[in-house]
Amino acid sequence: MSYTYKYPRPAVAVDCVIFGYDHRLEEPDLQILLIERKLAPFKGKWALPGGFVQMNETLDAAAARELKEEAGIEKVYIEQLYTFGEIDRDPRGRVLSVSYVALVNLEKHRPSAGTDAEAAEWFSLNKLPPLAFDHKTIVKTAIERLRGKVRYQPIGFELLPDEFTFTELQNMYETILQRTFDKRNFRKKMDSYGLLIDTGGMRRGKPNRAAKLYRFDGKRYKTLEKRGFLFEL
Amino acid sequence: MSYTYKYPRPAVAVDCVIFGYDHRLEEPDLQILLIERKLAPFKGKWALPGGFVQMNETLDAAAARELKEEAGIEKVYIEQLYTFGEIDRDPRGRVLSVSYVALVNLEKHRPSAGTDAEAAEWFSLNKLPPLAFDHKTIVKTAIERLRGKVRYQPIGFELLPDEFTFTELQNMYETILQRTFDKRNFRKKMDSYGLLIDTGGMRRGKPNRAAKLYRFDGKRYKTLEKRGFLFEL
DNA sequence: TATGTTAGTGTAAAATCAACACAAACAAAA
DNA sequence: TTTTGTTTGTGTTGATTTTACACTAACATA
Repeated sequence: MSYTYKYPRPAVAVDCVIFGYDHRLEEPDLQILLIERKLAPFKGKWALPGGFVQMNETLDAAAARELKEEAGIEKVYIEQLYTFGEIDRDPRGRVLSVSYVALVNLEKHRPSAGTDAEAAEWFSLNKLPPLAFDHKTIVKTAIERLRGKVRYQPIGFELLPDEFTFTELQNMYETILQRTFDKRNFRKKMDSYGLLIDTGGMRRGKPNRAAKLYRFDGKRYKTLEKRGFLFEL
Repeated sequence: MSYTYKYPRPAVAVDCVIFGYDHRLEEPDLQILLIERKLAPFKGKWALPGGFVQMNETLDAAAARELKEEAGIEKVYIEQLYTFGEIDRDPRGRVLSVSYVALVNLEKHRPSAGTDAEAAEWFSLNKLPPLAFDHKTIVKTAIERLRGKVRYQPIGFELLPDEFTFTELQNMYETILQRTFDKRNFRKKMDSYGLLIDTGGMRRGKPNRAAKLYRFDGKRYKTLEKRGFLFEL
């Protein structure tokens, strides 16, 4: 196979905005996993986990690999966000960034750890440090996407454990969307979709009434979706 | 500046799904501009207009350039769609495709023409020929995006001329969404947003009652949008 | 056994949506 | 000038959906 294109090429990186959520917190908030850069440029600054795309891996695979290598996270929800291509976004040269969004529950997937020599840390969305490159823009875009999408696709469940209470579910949405819902109306609407399975289990341990545990019925959602069903919050 | 990354790099192309719409047709439909390939691979097949990203242009600029060079179209609505990165999507080697969607009205922007040696042609969405590369996938993704987005963002107006009638507006939405609307309810809802300006002009010429001409109030939409207003069809 | 806290539940008023028909206006033809 | 054919433009009513709102049940701990 003769390489047809000998022009200079931009390098291509993938960068991941990993949203973490902990339903166990008193006042839960969205968090983002960042990595402290040990090398120039932006040495000492925080950046999104990411790296260059290899020739023998798809973009999705590259994102999954970076997620694992840099954040120690596997098998979570991940989707492509946007490709950033400003000419001078990387001082080392022309580098495109294909960005991804991942959603992880902080109970299931351990609170960071951070692999290799890199220091990884979770930051509250409203307490982000200054970021390297154009990563602030990427994060902003990611939040907008999350806020938009969570309302008409049931991706929010990815932020919760497999079994969760109604209150935990509602808190998650309130946290993301920055608004409150009426408890009864919220339950009524969720119930009406028939996408929650009562597991029979109860969330005990706190000195108050125990709460029923539910599970999201992903299979049922997929069949409904094909029939034109619209999830909407 | 020393180039830090010497690894082999994927090539990066931009490809444009250009949706065309002609409100003057009896039975309007969505169309897509395709270009017949004169060279291998996929010689003789139809493909999306596109080309490689240059080192000194942003992705958006590359898309705009291809739109102009290959389709003779300028100054239209365009937005990034998705980046396709399957390893073998191009038989010549590793090529990523950053895809874009453009919306053009076929009265304002002449019906193709086609520049250079390339043959450009508009195809009805439901009569597409076999496409080169993974362009069928790209087109499918583009349609889904258009159908999804048109319902909660007023981008449909980009497919119409500056001044249009209520019926033309309704037909456009019916064409895209593949459904009908009740005339009175449609007008009521549109009216309620206050985004249409009565230009005072009338669409005459046909042997029936003349129709009022309206203009979309983009400025007003932007201010409303900032206040949290949601367009929704 | 008492206390503090969260879980779980129904109803009524308001707002929105969906269905539906006819007169007014125009160009062309008679 | 009148008639004809076709599209524009407009309100109301019933059905559905959304919103607002308060109290008892259940649990762990003291």
